[in-house]
Amino acid sequence: MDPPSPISNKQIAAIFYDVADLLDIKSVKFKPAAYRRAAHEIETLAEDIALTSERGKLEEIPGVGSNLAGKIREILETGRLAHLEKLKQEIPRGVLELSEIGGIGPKKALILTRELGITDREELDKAARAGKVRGLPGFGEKSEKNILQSIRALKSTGRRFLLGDILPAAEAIRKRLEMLPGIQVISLAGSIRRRKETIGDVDILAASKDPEKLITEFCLLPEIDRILGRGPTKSSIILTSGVQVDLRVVDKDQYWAALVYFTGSKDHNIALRRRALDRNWKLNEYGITSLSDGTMLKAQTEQDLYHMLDLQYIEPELREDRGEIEAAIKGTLPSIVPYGAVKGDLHVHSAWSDGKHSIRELAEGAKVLGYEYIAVCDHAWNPRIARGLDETAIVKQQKEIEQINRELEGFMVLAGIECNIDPDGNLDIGNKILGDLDVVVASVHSGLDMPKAAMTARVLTALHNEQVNILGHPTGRIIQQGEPAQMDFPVIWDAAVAQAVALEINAAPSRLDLSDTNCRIARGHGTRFSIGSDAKSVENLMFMELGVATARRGWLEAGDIINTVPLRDLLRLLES
DNA sequence: GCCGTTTTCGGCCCGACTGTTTTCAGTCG
Repeated sequence: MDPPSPISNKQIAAIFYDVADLLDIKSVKFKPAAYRRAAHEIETLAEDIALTSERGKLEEIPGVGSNLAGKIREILETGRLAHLEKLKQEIPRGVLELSEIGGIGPKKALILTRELGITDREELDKAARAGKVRGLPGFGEKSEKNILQSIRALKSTGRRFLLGDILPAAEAIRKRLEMLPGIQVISLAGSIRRRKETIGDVDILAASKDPEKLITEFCLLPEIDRILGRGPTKSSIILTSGVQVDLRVVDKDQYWAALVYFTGSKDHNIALRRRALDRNWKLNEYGITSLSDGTMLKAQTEQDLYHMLDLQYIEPELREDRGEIEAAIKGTLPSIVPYGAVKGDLHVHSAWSDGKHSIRELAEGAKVLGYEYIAVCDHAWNPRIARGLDETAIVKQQKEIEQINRELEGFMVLAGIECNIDPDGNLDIGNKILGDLDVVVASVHSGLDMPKAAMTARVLTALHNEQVNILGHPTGRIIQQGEPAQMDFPVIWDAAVAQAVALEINAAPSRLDLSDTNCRIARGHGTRFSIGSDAKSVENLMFMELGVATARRGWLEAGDIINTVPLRDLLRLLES
């Protein structure tokens, strides 16, 4: 019989999340939070948890005590958790699905399944239409109507937007409102301020001397499709793009506490409040109040607020309750890479392959952004759909780059290529040609559904090619469309370190690959990173900001990223 | 189920809103 396949950190976390959801339904107090906390920690653990277990260090993981350590060992050994299977039997089928409907939580979902035998959305829709829901305890006519509305909303929307698709529009709205008279301060908040890769809706927080005027102007924005709600201090609109934007206006005195509150994440806020309570303070969206004498401290900045809790300031991108509070207590937060630290773009496409602009246009665009260099990495021969370059074209393109470099001052175009990694791990251009290039990116473009062992071997072969500098979009995922390839990631990260290959953070809005969490885990292995926009046009060079945001969310410092160094240091790095 | 610069037991974030309720449970962010 085959040995059981190794269990990943993610799989164990998923089991714990399931246990937490089911315990919630049973109204078990506090345990769900304990399971979620542990799941959270396990997900972001830099080490394979099987190793942690072998070393006998499971209980050193925050949130893991003797009980959960035992459950982790059970899963590692048997691939299952008896506790979860028992819970699944106890709880009627469909409760989880029903509780995803807005307005229905675990309690109401349980009543619906118990009393009416409903197991899915369709059945609930029918029952509500037939007026069978209103008689149940805790339900009335109004909640029946709301249920129908929520089901309809879930069908029509329910999707999230890519950060890169809505950040420019959100920032434009913020800037327009900022110009209004009476505005004291205004900021994006919520997940868009934390630069999460996908965004449900846009939150904007402002302090103004004239809230009414601000709300009025907000509701007159040209890109509005409809107004959802409009009160004296809060308004919600839907843009023609389908994005919901919420604006809240608060007093100047409350602004900084409110900004922390509305920036979230929820888990981060909970951890902050726990911290406040430990110190006999109460933290809410209005400020920090002493529990002993009721005095309220006024924060002048967000930094103030963190310092009042004896914490290092925590950047919005880190506020996910992934250990940032613990690090801020100890003063060990990384100084994450600043926006603007990047000195050049190491992955752009020109009109030679599937790009829109000439190399010269890209170089000039990059100069405007303050870069010292770009690497033109057009596709090589294989992905023919992308008009890939053969060896003759590569030599010809090099000549053009040399010419442009003679004409540009204080800027250098690096001659690069994006090779395709074929199913055997070979590249589509010979090493003789690759040796003449400054930058070689190697990426998997197809056959992403290979079995894990084969995919791992494929990428390892490419990493061992001494000409490869960068592993392009390492997991191949497309956000909300394509799952990452199955690979033995710890093995890949270690090989990248040994072969001095940088892992790319591909900054295209639908990729952001590596993801934030993968960045953090890979960094734990000692890998270095390269951020590339994968631009197909001059405008696309702006994607870099999304890549930097991902690096920041992945706890990376400037020193972890090869294209934060000046040109001559980069050239040395690429040669070694 | 975890955890300790008050604690090894007794805590575990906070406020608002909604709808169903005669004083509050459930849900949400």
